[in-house]
Amino acid sequence: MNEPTGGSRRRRRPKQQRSRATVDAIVEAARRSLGRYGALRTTAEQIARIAGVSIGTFYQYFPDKISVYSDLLDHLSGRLHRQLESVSAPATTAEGALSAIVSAYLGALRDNVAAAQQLLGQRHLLEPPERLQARHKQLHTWLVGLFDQHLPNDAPQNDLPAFVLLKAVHGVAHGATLEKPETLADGSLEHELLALVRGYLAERKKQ
Amino acid sequence: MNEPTGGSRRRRRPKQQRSRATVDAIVEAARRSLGRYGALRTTAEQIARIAGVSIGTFYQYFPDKISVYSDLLDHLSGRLHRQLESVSAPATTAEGALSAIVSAYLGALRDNVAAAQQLLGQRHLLEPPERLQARHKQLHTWLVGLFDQHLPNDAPQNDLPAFVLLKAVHGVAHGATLEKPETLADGSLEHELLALVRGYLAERKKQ
Amino acid sequence: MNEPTGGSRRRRRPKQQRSRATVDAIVEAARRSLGRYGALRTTAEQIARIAGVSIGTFYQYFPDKISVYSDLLDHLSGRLHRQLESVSAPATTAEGALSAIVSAYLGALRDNVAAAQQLLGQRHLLEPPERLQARHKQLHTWLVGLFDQHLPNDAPQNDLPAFVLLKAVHGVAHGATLEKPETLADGSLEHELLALVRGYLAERKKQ
Amino acid sequence: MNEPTGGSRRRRRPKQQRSRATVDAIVEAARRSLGRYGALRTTAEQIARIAGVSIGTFYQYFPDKISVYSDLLDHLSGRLHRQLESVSAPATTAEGALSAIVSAYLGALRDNVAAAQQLLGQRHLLEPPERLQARHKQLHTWLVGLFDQHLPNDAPQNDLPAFVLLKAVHGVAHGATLEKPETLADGSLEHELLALVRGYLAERKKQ
DNA sequence: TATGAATGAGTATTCATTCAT
DNA sequence: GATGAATGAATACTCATTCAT
Repeated sequence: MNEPTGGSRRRRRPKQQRSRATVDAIVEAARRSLGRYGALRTTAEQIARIAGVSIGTFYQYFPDKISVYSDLLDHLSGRLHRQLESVSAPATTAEGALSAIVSAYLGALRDNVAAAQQLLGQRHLLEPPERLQARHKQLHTWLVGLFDQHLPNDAPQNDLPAFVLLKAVHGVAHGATLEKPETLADGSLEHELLALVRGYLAERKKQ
Repeated sequence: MNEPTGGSRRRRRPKQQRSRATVDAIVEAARRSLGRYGALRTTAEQIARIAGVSIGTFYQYFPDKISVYSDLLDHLSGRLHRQLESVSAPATTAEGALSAIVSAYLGALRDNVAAAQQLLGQRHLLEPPERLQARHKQLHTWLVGLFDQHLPNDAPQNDLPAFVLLKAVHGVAHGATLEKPETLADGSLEHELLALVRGYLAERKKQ
Repeated sequence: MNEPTGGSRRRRRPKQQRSRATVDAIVEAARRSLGRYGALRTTAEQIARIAGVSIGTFYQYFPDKISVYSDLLDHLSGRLHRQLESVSAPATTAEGALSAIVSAYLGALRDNVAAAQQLLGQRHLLEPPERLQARHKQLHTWLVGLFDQHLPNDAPQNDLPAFVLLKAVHGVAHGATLEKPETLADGSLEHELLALVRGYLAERKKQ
Repeated sequence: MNEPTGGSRRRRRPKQQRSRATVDAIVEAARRSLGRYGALRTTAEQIARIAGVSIGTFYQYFPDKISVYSDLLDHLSGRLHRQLESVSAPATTAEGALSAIVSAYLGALRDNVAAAQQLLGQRHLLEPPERLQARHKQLHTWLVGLFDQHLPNDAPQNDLPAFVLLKAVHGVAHGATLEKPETLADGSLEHELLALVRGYLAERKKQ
């Protein structure tokens, strides 16, 4: 769950159970602080305090504040990715595949949007998060393939459609988490998103 | 264009022509700096330097750094809103109305998304931007009305659909501005967005 | 009333009625601001605003902020001095002379203690206010003379007694202005002060 | 000696021996700087430098510059109060009691008047120093009691006389510390002050 | 190892003063 | 002359990071 990443420069490699727990606590504290107070108000002290450790311990495990963000970003995207992976496998129809992926996406999102948005806002500071990039690309490629396979285009130009679909789902999911979280829980959002996806697919087939 | 807003707490009311221009320059500089360097890297000095004024002048017109962000947010949303207003008027078909609004939205967005995203990331610091909220609500209401009028529902429950459509367009537009800005210029994005909107509308009509 | 002083470095010499009024207004504004807000909160802008002039005008008449304080100090001490002068002349008994001077002193003090204290607090910044020094010395000398004349000492050492009397009256008067201003008005303070002075004098005569 | 006070808003509660010493050093440095350079010339940096700590350490223990003044004021008045308390106990004659208290007062004052005056000048900024007020009131009450007991008045109105005596001693002591510090050391000031007090007492007895 | 005291570069902010209009 | 916009050195204050205990 917290394997050392390329993006983060962890100072020491935790081997004992104790240390692993500390690292997790710090990353989790960063997530909460970012979500609650925003990036400008999130200080290293703040994170350490929420995590229940001293500032000294904080720097025993992370070389600097940014690297906690890197870890967090990786942590969040990893969670999402694992959910999506379980879908990628066998998909008879495009609708079925998209339906499954929308469902998985919403499931993975739940309580992490606030922190995720803050992280996105810090992208000026975060080193190019390779692994995250890779995952996005993977998902995108998968979507393009799906479109290529199911849309009757001669010269398929499905790069942009896949992008649009991704961002649309993204945007709706983020917005809902912030402004209509109840629709995430009662399934109504998922219902609408499927309509959005189905409609777009149908529209693309016409062309 | 820069009339004093509810959200901003201007320190001095500019009386001469000169100072009006100064205030505009500072807000514009804040927009650029936020877009280029991000919120954490944007200092008051930085903004003042880009605006070509001294730090003293900066604080002559703004009580603190945050208040420039308030002004900027209001400025940007005002610009967008004006574009959208010109559409709201006569709309024969739902498709026509939506097409016009998508087009207007993309037009207004062009070079402000970067700054806008940074601002959204600071929402913890910005006072509840009433005017912005009001504008969002207005647009949402307009969309609900459009759906109520054109969809054959007996008991119309179009609050969520309107929300979904708004956020989907929002998400796609933001994503594209950041990652595929060329599609904003060559019209291909608009084409896809219209397909998305049309498809969703068709799908909703079936229910 | 506002003749140019040694201590203050006035920038231009006011000749018209208009300018004289402006200078007075600024000095008076300084007095009020010092009394109300204290030295740390009294800015040049503040003084100018209270005086009802622009900051530009302020610096048209005074080379810097300190020089207003100099003028004010001189103004206040001048008022006190003029009161005392009218007494210095013929004094049959020591009691009579002291009684008159106490009375004059209290009369001059009334509403200026607050500002005066602030000024005293700025003595690190004010250049040695020669004229003020001179006045103090004059008063002190006069007191010493009074003691020499009326006390039956062979080798009169009345420097310290004069000092003590001066400071005692000073301290009581200041304290009363701040904490018991009503006793200044109803004469009860003067009554007590006279007792203090008389008692000290009697005590000194014994030695 | 430096227990947390009502007036001060300490930022961090010192836990180790080290930090306790640091706080003391900062308060002591503030005392020196106020006395030497005055309030306007005393900066946070200045205080930190004199204390031999970094500016960061300063703000680790005090939320802002003013709060050091609060602590200092409390510190000084506490010192004075402790001196006076040791006297209050057994007093055969009024003269004896007053003599003892004058002596104690002068002893406590020695090197703190300069700083104390600066602090008094800042009373606009300092929160109402309750504890200081309480101490003044206590001393005043004690004096009134002393007068009530020793003066042959039928309807004793000793509030003002006590006030006068307090302020007179105060004024003389302050003035001497600033202008004739040698008289504090050689005992001549104490001698004169006792004459002042004795004389006033005698004068009051006549009425 | 954990702690928290200490550091100081970096930012925010003020305010005396100048100068174009 | 009067005005107030502009200036920038000086000061207040923050927070990532180090290090003694």
